Amino acid sequence: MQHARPSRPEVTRIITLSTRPAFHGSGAVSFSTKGEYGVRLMVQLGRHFGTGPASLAEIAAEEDLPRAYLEQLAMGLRDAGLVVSTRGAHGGYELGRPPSDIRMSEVIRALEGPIAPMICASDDPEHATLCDRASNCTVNILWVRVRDAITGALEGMTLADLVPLRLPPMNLETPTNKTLQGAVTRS
Amino acid sequence: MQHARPSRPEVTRIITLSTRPAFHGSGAVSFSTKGEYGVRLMVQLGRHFGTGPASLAEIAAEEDLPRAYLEQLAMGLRDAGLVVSTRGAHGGYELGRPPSDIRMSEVIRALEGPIAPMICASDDPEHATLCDRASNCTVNILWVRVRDAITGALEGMTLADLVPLRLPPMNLETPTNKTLQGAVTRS
DNA sequence: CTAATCCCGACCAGAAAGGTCGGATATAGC
DNA sequence: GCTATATCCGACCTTTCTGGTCGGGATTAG
Repeated sequence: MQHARPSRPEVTRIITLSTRPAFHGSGAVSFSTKGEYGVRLMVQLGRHFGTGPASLAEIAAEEDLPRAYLEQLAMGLRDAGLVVSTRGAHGGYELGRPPSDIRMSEVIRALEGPIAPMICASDDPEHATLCDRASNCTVNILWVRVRDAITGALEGMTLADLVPLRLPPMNLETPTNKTLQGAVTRS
Repeated sequence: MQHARPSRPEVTRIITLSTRPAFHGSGAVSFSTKGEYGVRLMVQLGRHFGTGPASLAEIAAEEDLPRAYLEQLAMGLRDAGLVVSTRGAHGGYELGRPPSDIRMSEVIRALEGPIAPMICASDDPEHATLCDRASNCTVNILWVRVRDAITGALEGMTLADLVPLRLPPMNLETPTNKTLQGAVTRS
């Protein structure tokens, strides 16, 4: 995906940004870059919270992401009411609410759409279509359980849980990580 | 895409699968048809458990799925040791272990690969690549939590939970379907 | 021998992912 | 008013993956 700029100056293309992996979660149940970049965008906005709008150019530089692509994501987030935009010079985006009021489930839904591991198990009733096999389908409960597990995990975290910058450690492993319990098994 | 199955015998299917939807979970974190079809395949094998090998042609007919495609899935399941194949006439596939011994996490992994909502949060250590941003990445814990929620849900179900055929109901509209949430959230 | 069946690599069309581009519009500061 | 900085937004593009199909080979029961 190393965007061949139209010019394409012959062979001089070395490795360049080789290593942006093609698909970011390559196995089952993966998020797309929309989800990844969008969350990182939101985290940056969280760090800037209270200091007026931050421009996408700024954030793109901080996170090393393509600015033009962030625009798409930002618009989705804006339409969902999660961020507020200010146009013109010194404009940019800022969070619509404090980070602790923004559930990660909202963020993901704004970026990627309803959480639906299978079409018969969408959390958006508008969007869920009953499968024709409903009458003899015993499999559905599996997808519903997976969906509920995912939404539970996303619902249980807010942007505030992700915003803290990892400091140059005076003390590592401070328990300031509020509510996080068990579950994580940091690998 | 909606593979005009050469012989779709019945016209009696009114609305139904007019269009096999292009992607089966269209929002965030969706499984592919590999996961869907593969699980249905396994369920059928579970129903045939103990009665010798069942051919793919048979199962393809029962589940109305393309036989040639099922072959691919079956080979993955075989390589993972979940099913055993018998070649030649009257051959087919059968489960390698009783349904209650087969965790759905194994099935999904065999079909779709490691569970990795994001590349830095794969459950296959072989496959997880630390992101370059690791040092200042606070986002990782989100993906890890989601991953653990998913694996937890899949680990908690076995094939035996899906095999039972839904009987012709004595009581209609039992609250079985929609009301089984709760369940998860165990964080 | 034959029919059924798994095995398996090659191939393919279409859709989605992951962006880029260029212009329109809005605003702050000179 | 002019300019630099921004968002807004539709059009477009390339690569990758999905969701299969096809055809032949190897195996085995009858």
